[in-house]
Amino acid sequence: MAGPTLRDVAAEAGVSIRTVSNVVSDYPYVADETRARVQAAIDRLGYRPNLLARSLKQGRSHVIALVVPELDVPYFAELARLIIAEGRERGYLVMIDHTDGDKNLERELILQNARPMNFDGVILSPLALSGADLSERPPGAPILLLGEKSFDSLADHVAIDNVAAADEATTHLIDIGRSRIAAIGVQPSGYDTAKLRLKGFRRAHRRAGIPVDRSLLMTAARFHRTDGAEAMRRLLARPDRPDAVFCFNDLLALGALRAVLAEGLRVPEDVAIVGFDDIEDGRFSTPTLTTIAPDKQTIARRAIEQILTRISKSDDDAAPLEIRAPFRLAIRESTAGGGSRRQAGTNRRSHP
Amino acid sequence: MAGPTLRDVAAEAGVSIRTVSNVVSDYPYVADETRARVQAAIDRLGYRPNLLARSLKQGRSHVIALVVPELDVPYFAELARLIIAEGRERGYLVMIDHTDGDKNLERELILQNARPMNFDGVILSPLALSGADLSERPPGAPILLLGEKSFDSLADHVAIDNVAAADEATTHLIDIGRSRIAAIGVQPSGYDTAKLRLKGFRRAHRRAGIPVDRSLLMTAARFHRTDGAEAMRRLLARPDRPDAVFCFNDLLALGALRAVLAEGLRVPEDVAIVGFDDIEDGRFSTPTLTTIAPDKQTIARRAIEQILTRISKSDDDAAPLEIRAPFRLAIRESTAGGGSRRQAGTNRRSHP
DNA sequence: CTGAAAGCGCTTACAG
DNA sequence: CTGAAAGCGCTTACAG
Repeated sequence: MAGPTLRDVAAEAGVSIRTVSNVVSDYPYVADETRARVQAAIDRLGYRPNLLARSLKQGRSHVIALVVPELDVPYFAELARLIIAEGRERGYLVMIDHTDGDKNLERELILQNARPMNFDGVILSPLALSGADLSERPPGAPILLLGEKSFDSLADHVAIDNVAAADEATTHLIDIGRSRIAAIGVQPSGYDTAKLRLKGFRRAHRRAGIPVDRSLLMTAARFHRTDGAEAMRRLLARPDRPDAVFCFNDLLALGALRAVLAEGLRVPEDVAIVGFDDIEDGRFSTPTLTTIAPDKQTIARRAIEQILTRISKSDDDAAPLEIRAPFRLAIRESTAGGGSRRQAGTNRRSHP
Repeated sequence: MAGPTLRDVAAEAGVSIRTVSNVVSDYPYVADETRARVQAAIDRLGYRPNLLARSLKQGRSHVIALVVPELDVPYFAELARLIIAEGRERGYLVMIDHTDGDKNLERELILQNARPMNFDGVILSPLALSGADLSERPPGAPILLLGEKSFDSLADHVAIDNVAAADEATTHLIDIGRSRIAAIGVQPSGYDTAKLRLKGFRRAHRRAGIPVDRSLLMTAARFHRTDGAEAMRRLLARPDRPDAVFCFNDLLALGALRAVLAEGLRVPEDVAIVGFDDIEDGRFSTPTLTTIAPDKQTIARRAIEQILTRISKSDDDAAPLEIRAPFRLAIRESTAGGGSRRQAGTNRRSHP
């Protein structure tokens, strides 16, 4: 069960454990002859270092935790993959946990994960974490938040400009001539991301001089396809149905798309649809989905970089960083009236 | 940075660290008065145990590693979520890594993850691991394989009966009157899962007395939507195009679906499509996707149960277990000719 | 019911 | 360039 230890290798090679440790950790000042003898002993015994012991001694686990609402929501799965890859490049492993959209569990995980040395840091995509929850958190591993939140200056933070993105998405719908635009994904409370996207939606209307019809603002219990389909069905049941809809994420949009087509209507001719997240599904739906594409690669890289900086400097005092990642509007068939059905071409417009 | 230790709490409460440890780990024989005093000290100091130290001492990390080819492939994301949940119920955390479809990386991760005490166990969804690779693996944490593999009796194994499932999917296509059935996802070598699904495909044809047209067996570089779309386009370009296609996973099927619709053809009228995996996307595509639905919940539960058994018994000698999980055919619009477009109803047939 | 002590397997000043 | 030793923070026989 338990493999050979440093002590065993030292005995085998006839040196002290210090010397074996030096060889294992590539300490430069080891005589070639000694190194060779130790290496031979390591190979003979099949020694591999016990990382737990190393971590305990170093006070660092080389593990960061990633907590997301739902791992099987494509946006989070894609992000998780990128974060794992970025972590690996820097010698870090990623432990993943999910809250299932449960606010209490989120709070619990955050408090619990703060155990010193269990994780060196925590990257959290918060669902409804409040500033109060966060300040209650005992000191421990640094935490970094992804996406929006309603409080400032309590933790490092990486996100795109949600207001600007929602504005751009809505403006695009206005630009192609739509004027009765619905929004799906409005939240009654909490969920700062939804609030900001609604804000951008309103701002675009205001700039264009188009009033927002409040009855077209649809709430969604969650951000899944089924919620989008349900909201869309309610919209389509109205006599004055909308000619476009901005969905606060791609899953809602794909559900809405399904509902429109099931009703025998056409997208984008009857109803144009824009989503948010640029998940892969939207590039292969029929029609393909116009969406806001956050630069996930940058989000993942900056998140890992920043939390590792925080970990290595252990400068808990340094002011929390607000990091903005870029995004762009990916225009596809669900809003591109003129385009041929044959090609799933994507028109892109860069954004800082 | 470093929080209070057992020693600090002991000093604060005026007891030995043994007693504090007893309180923390809910050792029953502690005097109520003592327990209260210790608990008060714990609360006052904000003590939380260092899990690394506990793990080192106990020789168990309470962490299992999950290695999948790609975390953002919906099937793996869904499975990962279930495995995390099952692990959590049993006090285990899950570290996730992915190989990006790189066989060398897969081999590396498997060898590397074998470090004693880093993980208590490894659950691997192998891409192309050979029996030789596995036996080369140094002794360490037990390993459990998900999905198919070409070798026997080297590790515990959880999977559905792929031959039977592919047979059932193909038979369904034959039952609805199709006779020129293509297969997408055939692999030139390795990838045992694809081999078994092809075997089931052939078996269904044989039973029905329908010859398999070898030119309809399409390979796929990977199992993504784009590969399915590409294969389908090649099939549609032929004068004798197929009237049905069995895709070896849902992503291939969704890509194929997109290609058929883009060509102006109808599904299922012109081409019926069956997928494999029952990912959520297929329940919301238009038309919805008929597919083989493996019981992922059972796969996750049995995998966790078995690897924890292996870990706790440390009976490396016990013969590897072959565990079969159930599946069923979920019949949806992509093969249900008569159904109304309005309802995404799912017809289910249970299977052991 | 509780204390004093050993030890999990490593790293790292401190000497030499 | 290498050795002897302390200690990371815990758990757990061994005593009492």
